[in-house]
Amino acid sequence: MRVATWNINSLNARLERLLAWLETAAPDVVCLQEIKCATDAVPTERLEQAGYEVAANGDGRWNGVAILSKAGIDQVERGLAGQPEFDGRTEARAIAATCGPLRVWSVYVPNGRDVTHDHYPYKLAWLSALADAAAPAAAGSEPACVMGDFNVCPTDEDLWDRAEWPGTTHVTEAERKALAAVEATGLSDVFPRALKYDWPFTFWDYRNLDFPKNRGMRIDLALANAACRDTVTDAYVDRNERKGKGASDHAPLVVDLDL
DNA sequence: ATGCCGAAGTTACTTCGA
Repeated sequence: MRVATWNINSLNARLERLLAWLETAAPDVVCLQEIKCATDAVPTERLEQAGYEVAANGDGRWNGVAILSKAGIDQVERGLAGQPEFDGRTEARAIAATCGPLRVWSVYVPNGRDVTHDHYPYKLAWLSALADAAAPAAAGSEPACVMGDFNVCPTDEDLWDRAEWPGTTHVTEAERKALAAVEATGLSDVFPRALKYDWPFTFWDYRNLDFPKNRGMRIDLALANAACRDTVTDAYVDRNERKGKGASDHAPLVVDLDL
């Protein structure tokens, strides 16, 4: 089966592009982030016409995650047990479902904004809650995969300028440790092929010609438990989807599994 | 060529993203 994760940066603004990509890439399961609409504003009918069942956890203007599946969607769970709040609200940043043989999470980890901002400790707490929530499935014998926009560059190689960004998020030791703690539950980073250049970035800012200049980051990840990792036959970042007018600022990460 | 930011809520400007 083919699974994918894509920060779509508005599901409704990207719908035609998404439908075209579903047709050509033909994934069985797609984890979406930043759908930027309420659950009842998800274009469910169009997605169902394309052959997918849909489970969404929407928030309105920001955030929002969803799972599309041709392999069934059962045991849907919205949010994380013990998920921290921000500004007194539990944001729509996680959804899990069982899609045929695979337990899958679609997660949108908080940005952090700035190391001095309240959003930064929120990000670290959120990753800690994710580790706790995913731990049982991660350690289990059934295939499981936590996919999404982690908003952390696992290493300096995952950032285009390969330089220190003093005081900026995404590259701090604390964030990397929090990500490592998620992986320590029994999950491994499925490292994808790049379709061009030497590193599989998944995000390029809209500004400053970052995409043409390949100033990217690798922050969208697929973390697979052992039972899932053993079935991986290929993985790549579909950077072609970052091209052209009306692209998301993220490209899809595609993982093929012998499941 | 991949091209100088884009989406959404609200209504001309603000917030957010990483």
